[in-house]
Amino acid sequence: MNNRLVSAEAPDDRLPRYQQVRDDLVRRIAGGEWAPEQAIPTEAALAQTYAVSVGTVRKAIDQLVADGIVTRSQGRGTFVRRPRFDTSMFRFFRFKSRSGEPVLPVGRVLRRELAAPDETARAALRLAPRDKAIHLSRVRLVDGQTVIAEEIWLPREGFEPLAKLALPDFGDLLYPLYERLCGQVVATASETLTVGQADADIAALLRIAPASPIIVVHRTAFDFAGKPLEWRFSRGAAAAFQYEVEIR
Amino acid sequence: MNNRLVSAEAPDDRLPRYQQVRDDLVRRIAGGEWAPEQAIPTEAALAQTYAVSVGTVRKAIDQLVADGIVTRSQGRGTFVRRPRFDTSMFRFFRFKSRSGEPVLPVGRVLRRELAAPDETARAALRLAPRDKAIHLSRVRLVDGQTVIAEEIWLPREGFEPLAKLALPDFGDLLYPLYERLCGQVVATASETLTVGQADADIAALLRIAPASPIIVVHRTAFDFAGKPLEWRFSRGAAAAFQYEVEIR
DNA sequence: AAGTGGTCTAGACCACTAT
DNA sequence: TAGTGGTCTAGACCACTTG
Repeated sequence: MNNRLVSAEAPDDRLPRYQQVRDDLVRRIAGGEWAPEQAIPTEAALAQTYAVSVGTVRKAIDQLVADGIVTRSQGRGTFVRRPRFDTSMFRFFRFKSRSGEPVLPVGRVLRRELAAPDETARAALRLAPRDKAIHLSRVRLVDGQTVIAEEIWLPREGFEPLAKLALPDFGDLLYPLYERLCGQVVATASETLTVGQADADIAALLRIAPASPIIVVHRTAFDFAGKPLEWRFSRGAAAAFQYEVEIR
Repeated sequence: MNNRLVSAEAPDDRLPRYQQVRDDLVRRIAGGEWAPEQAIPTEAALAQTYAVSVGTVRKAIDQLVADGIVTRSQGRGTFVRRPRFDTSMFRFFRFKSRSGEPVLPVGRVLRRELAAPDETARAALRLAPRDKAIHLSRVRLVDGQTVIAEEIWLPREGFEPLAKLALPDFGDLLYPLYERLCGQVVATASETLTVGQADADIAALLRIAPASPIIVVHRTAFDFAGKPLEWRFSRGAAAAFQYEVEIR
């Protein structure tokens, strides 16, 4: 999974040149050589650096664009993309405020602990068998009403600053926080949707009838190099769920 | 929706050449000039036909590949892709036979009528206000047990042969039937997922408890030119539902 | 061996952005 | 005006498939 985002440590001579260039650019972006929103070198400069033609560099960058890693802007340059999927629950849920407009739910961390993750989370984060991890219990609110309940697991390594941060300071969006405080950039994520039934706790939290259907979203978030940074599962009322797909 | 698949009737001179070539190829494929699984002309031949360089043709074909309209095969040629999404419910549901392997459900048409579609179906098929349409009630079975119930609407125009076909002759897969009997090729589709509750009828059909959660999939299927060919909605037990997405 | 798509080059000119 | 990405060309050679 996410193989195309994993850069080869040893650039493979058997691969086409544009693939090697692409892989090296991914490696450099993952290594923080250019921060999100920053411009990478011009196509001409890269062509010289890698000793290939501009056309080959263009093909490499075409792939980075397709992968969502960079964006091009004619006349300005090519920029490392800052992914923003703290709003991505909107893919699945349609939340409206009382006044009717779509709205970004407020985030609130209720609890934080250092604990041993269950096997699913441990495997997703590729942790050693008895490693502990940071666990956050978080809710998302619209008009003060809980619409999503989330359980979030983070490896200790790389996320130490979060272990001390005051809970109210977590704010509404976590991924910008990861980047600002921990230097960890979420580049891609993989999600699995299933339908479950609300137990008593979740039903009370979401103010729905016990046993009514809920959507459960499991997400693993990765950095540019394909390393798992976060595992979470989110639960919301199925009544608010709607999802559209294009098939071809 | 599906704008990128709709070919301009008048090729726009302001567009890049590779876009014009792409649009014309879509138009010709939609017009049936090359059937699914057939090869389109070679890149060199197309370059001559359109009086552009091979590189420009390649860029046009790159887009058709990205759109899922053709596939390339090195050394063999470029072929019109035959979309196969009668299996696409597997995107959403995981059905296993009694023996445990994943299995393609059997299809059975229970009922057929010529009737006025409801407003949703009418709008999806872009029919005139009082047009009638072909309505099929269909179930999908695994080991003799109904796992999905489907209501399908088709425009009369283009699907006349289906109005007379004996119900058992519909077979398991409808889209190959549309192509064989009616010359209609489904190229893309757009689906919307929601969660509902089983009413008494559906609960009995699916053998689940009344009011238990069901997944409702609304689908509009389009031909290569972006014309809607079919509108359907499918209902299955939410317990069998699972869906994975990659985000970037 | 002939023909196909896949890679790569070295340039030209255009469209857009910044200054 | 200078510099960026966007389009386009005309070729070369490679890798793969088919007869």
